[in-house]
Amino acid sequence: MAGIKDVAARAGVSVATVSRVLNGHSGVRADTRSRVLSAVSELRYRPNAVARSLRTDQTRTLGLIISDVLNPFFTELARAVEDAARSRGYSVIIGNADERLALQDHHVRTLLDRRIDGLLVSPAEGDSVALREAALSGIPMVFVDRWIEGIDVPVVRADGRAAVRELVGHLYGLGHRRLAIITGPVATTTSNERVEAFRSALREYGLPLPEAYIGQGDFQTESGRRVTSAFFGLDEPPEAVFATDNLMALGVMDELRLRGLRVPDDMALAAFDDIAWFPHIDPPVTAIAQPTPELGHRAVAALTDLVEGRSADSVTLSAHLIPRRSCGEDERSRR
Amino acid sequence: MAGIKDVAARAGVSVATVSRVLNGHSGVRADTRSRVLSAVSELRYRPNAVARSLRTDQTRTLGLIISDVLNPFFTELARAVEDAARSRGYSVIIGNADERLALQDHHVRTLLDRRIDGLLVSPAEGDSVALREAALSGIPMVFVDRWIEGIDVPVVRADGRAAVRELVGHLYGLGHRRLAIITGPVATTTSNERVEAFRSALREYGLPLPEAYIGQGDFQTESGRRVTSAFFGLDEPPEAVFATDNLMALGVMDELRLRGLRVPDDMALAAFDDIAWFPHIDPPVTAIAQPTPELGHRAVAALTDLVEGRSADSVTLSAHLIPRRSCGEDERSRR
DNA sequence: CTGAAAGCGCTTACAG
DNA sequence: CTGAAAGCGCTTACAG
Repeated sequence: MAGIKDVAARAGVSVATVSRVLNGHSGVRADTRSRVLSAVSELRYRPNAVARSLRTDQTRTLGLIISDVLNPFFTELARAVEDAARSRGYSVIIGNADERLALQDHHVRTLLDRRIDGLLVSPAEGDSVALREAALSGIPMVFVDRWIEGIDVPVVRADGRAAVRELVGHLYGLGHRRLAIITGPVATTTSNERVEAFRSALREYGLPLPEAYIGQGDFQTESGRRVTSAFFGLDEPPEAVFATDNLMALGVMDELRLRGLRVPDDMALAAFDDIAWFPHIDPPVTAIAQPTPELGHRAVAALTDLVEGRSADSVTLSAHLIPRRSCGEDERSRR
Repeated sequence: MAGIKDVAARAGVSVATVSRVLNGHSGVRADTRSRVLSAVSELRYRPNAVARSLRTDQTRTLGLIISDVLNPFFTELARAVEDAARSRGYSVIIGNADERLALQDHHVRTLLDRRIDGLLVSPAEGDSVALREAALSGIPMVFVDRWIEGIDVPVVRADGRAAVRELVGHLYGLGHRRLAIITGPVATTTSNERVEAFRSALREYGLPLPEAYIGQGDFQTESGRRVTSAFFGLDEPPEAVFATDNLMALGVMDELRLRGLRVPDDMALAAFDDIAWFPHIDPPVTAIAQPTPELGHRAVAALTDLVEGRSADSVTLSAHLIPRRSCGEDERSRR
């Protein structure tokens, strides 16, 4: 592979000059500039980004740690992040934490070793030593969707509380009184926010939220299945279940199907996060939608602000309820 | 951030010695070794991967170009690739081509600039200059799922022909005679394979495949919608449609819903690629499933073989039909 | 406007 | 068993 020396030799200039034209520095005579450019294209020269990074101490690369690639919400987020980053001249390296703290920390270390310019993270549950150290090291960092209490970096997220409250009202209006929830990992901010909003909305409606109706999940499919199974072991199973993410909603449906039961007759279902398949599910799933692409764009904007020496603030967008039929919305028409 | 010099100073040795213990070279006295290790952990030293890569000319990183991150098939593939790579000590950088040749080529160039050790790609449609040049440059490379005629590197894929043939038989057995297909981009190998298998199976059954029943799609949702709409503009719309990927099947369902029509009564539907939501769709979608995780694992095995100087062969796995209800399988029971 | 030289943080023959 | 030194491929003050 041709190096900068080959180009310099071919163009009859020094490597310094080649570097200057490649980096668009002004003050290179037009003809030497064009000689360099010809040499570059004749040799199909491409600068070695590794060498450049070592020298300039910047990689033009952002790291993105997502909780789970198999979750369409994060995949949509990743796509938006990559688009926004690319349009600003950055690449992004994605690390999939698979909701595991150890794997997440492995990725943040690997990313830092590679000297990424900034880190975007939707943290997994638990006390992340790697993330705390990263923050301490001063690398530009912003949280998306989830965050960690006590690490003081901007967070870009959607506040789902109003939508959850609206959902509870919706459920209540449909006649459901025994409402249950399936949470994410205990220490994730999004899960806590959704649980708290759910709890306080139930209180407003004078509805109880017994411990047994708080199913401990982990944002992954299997846990939705397990919790649903436990619900049916109760003397009084809930009438409606709110899964705090779409994968656990899948788990609920898997378990119901296994038991030959149906949504919403045997159990109403609503999910946090709207995905493309929901309108086609049997029955179409009532969901709370986040402005996912905007979340990604704003997160990249904040992070690149930091990377480029500007300041950045947190941003909070909002989510909204999309009623469909999985909560018994069409009871009247079906009867 | 501490550098190797700081560690050397603290341990009272040369940087060469630090490097040796870090790289596990034998022949370092036990006590100097442990002094180095203490210095490393006291300073929380982490080697600069950029500098190391420049020196060793290897990055322990694999590039993966996928056609579309929004497609659960590729997301599942990416996950398997990352797992397999990590267990072999490699990181992976994913580039999402979004089915666009230009974006794909942008990513392969960026990846090569970063001096990845090997490239895994599921190519987009069209003549990729970047990919041809990459192959010429001799970088270890393997195709997954799709490949490009004339670029001689191993390809790891599933042969879907038998399953497509089986699908046609299935459709025929269900009484469907007017069968249509929605293709991917014209020059993609997977699309061609699926179309050819479909065409030849129809011939076996003595069924025609009029031009109008070959809908030109691009593997993305919107094209499934558009083609379906065109089908309904025909004097005799097809009775059954085979979408050659899951996203276009989504498009078909979107369009049908828009028109107030139903699967399978108004149009039977089958899709290539099985995804987790299909069993819950109304009605559950008949699909052809690929051994996606294995595809990912085998692709990484082949690529790392190449990277590490061994030889690698192509591997062809197989796909299979999963009949559900979207082709009218339960007609008898419903009537 | 251009070149010679130093240096980014490592690894690795080469000596001893 | 360990160190001094060269060098990976760039960029960038510093001179001229």
